[in-house]
Amino acid sequence: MATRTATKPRKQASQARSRATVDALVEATARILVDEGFDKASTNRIAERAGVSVGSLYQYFPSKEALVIAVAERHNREIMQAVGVALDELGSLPVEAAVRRLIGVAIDGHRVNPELHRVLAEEVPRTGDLEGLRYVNEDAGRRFRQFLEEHRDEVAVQDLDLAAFVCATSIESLTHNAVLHRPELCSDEMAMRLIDETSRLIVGYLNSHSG
Amino acid sequence: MATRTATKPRKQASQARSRATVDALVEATARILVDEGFDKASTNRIAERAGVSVGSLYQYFPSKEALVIAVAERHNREIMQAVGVALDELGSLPVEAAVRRLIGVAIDGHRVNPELHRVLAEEVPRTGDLEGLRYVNEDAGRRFRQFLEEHRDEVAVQDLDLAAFVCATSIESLTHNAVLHRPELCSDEMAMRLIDETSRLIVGYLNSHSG
Amino acid sequence: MATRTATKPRKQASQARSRATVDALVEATARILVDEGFDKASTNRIAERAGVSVGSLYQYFPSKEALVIAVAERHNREIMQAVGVALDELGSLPVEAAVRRLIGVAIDGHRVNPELHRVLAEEVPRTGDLEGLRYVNEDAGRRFRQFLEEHRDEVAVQDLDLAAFVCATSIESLTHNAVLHRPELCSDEMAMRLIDETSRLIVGYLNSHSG
Amino acid sequence: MATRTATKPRKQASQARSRATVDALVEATARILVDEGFDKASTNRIAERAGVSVGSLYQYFPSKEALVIAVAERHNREIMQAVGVALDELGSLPVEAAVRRLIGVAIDGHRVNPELHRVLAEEVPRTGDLEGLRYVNEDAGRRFRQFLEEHRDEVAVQDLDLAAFVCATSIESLTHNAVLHRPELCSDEMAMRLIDETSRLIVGYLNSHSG
DNA sequence: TATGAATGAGACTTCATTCAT
DNA sequence: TATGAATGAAGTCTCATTCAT
Repeated sequence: MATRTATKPRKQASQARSRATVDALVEATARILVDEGFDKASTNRIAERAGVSVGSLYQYFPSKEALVIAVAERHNREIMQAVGVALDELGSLPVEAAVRRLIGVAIDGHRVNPELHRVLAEEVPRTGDLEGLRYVNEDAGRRFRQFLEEHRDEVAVQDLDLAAFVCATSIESLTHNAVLHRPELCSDEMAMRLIDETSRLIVGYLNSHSG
Repeated sequence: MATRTATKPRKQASQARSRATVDALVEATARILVDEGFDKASTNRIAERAGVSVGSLYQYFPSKEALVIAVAERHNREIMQAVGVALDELGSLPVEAAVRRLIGVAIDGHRVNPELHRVLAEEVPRTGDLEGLRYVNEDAGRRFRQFLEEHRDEVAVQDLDLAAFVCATSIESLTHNAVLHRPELCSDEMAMRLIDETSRLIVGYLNSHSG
Repeated sequence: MATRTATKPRKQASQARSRATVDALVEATARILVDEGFDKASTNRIAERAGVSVGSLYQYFPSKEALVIAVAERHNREIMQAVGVALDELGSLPVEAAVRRLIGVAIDGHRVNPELHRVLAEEVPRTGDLEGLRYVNEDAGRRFRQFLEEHRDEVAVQDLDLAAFVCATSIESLTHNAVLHRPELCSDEMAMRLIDETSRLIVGYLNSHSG
Repeated sequence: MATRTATKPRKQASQARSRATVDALVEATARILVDEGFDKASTNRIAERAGVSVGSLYQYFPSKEALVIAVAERHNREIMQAVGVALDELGSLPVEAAVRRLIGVAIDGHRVNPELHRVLAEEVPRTGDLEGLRYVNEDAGRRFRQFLEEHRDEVAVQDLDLAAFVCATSIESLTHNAVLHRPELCSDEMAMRLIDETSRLIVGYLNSHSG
């Protein structure tokens, strides 16, 4: 694992005061990322914006990276909160409905905090301790993979792994790009059409004969 | 537009000597990006590796960003060189063949210098003057959009803009992720299957009735 | 004397509880000095290791220096405890025996806690309040000076002050360097030879005619 | 060798300007060590006192430690310059004269820059990269060891290694303590007596029968 | 009295950029 | 024009010490 700076929170912050400080720090980091960009997110600036001293920052986070990771994790949690139920119900739906649901989930997920999502996805360099930062979607991807398995005889594709990769990647990229770079696709009407199109794309694929 | 550092090469470098220096600098930057990552790409290091003084570096590039942009542009040119002809022939092909061709182009493009592509995509922070750094694909996207127009009656989709977005985005993300993060999909055999799947995905979509 | 942080324990620690805390702190400091070095001996770390809060630490010791001084004093006391009797008997011995005894005392003293001795001697910077930190030997030196006085007619030297300085300094440095930097001189056999040599050195000197 | 910060100068400083900067930095470090102590020798302060920017400091020295080492080496060179000839002539002298010469050398060496010597010996913690910092005397010690070998039949001692250790250590500690902590011993007259005493100590020892 | 969260000066170091030669 | 020495703002992080609870 090589010597790399630790990235896990330093204390459990059991007491109320600590908890507040930790929250303020994570919140300040998120805000700065969104308002001023990754470059400006220095530890001093973060502490300042959190209304806390740098010392306190380092009491709870061993490095700047740790803070960004905490922000990403909080963001993921928020997405899951917004979308978890819909994801849980996936299994009980017929294929087409499930696909639509999945697309809806992807869009909703991206809408939780699009600007933060963008910074996390595009500004934060995947370097050092931040190397592992990936979209949350992995979870959704896994679930869809499992869904395919359970519905194997309702779809025409053979290689479920490959199919899951194709579907998950497409859905993710389409919603991601639509939300972040095609604001015109985000009116309610266009969103509906985007869902239609994407769902046609995916369902068509799943039903196509592989040979 | 605020005051931002210039990012265009400072002079035309008409003379052979200058040209050589500029090339050496761009090459050195690319090499360092690939070999050691964006973090280690300091201007001093770049100049050193180019066998040139920092002073000279700033004679030709007004900032570090300008260098990275030059690298990205050179990378794009190289991709276009490798792939341009195939793209030019798009119009003359029937839909399915054109789609396969496009996918092939995308894969070949990513293979020109995958590691540089990765660094450019993941390590370089999209900040300040580097904000605009985007994948080349825009060009390919445009061409495909045009292709659809020309073959409008061979496809079932209605909204060509939307369709082009869906296709281009999907193809790009699938090849990008495959090449960069799924090495197992890059064996010759798997690559072939990836092409098959992607092409089924796209062709199926283009042929599907919108309602 | 300028304003310098106080370095004496803050209270008498009369109560058993306090006493225990103070002891725990001094012990923790000594342990950390030995196990991890002066650099790692931060007050927070010391308090933690003592199972006490930093706040409590500052209740009993006004500064970090005060703690280190307390450790040094405790170390000195321990040395004296181990060696005091031997020192007390000095006066009743004939010169050569007294010298050998003194050398033995020096070696034993250094052996009480050689690693702590080393850290105190080499790692602790003699700065600020720690400026005065010196070897214990001053006491031994004084006693030897007194011994010479009492045995003035058994020795050939004239200037007793000078002679005491020469003897004490030599004995101290020889044992110090042997114990700390010449582990090969510390086997039982070599230790014996070291004592022999040192004693020849000193006795020879004391018996030599000054002119 | 573990990962430790480099401690060797970063550039050769071939050009005159560089040379001047390097000298200024070493000189400033020495001055600060003497005037304000090791604690105050921060890189910023050193740079400031050298009339140079921190950046320049780090252009030539990779760390604070490297600077202190450079100072120590310069100090050693200066001592050697002051004392080298006298040391070279050691071999050609009879034992007693050689010993006196050696003591003289030790005193002169300590007088080159006593205050710097003191700081180097007492304030600088032997930690991390500074661990290896030792008195110059090793060289003198080696030479004396060799001298004993060449004059083996003029001395009564058997174990030359042990004898060299005893002599070198005693001479070093006596002069060191006299010069640094016994100013009263440094008047010309007392210095002479110190030399007499020390020389009686050493010569007596070398001539004493080991059994 | 004990706790431990909070403080903040200050240490070290890097690196894009400038400028005298 | 080329060089490379010099700059210094800014960033990360530590730790002795204080103070509200």
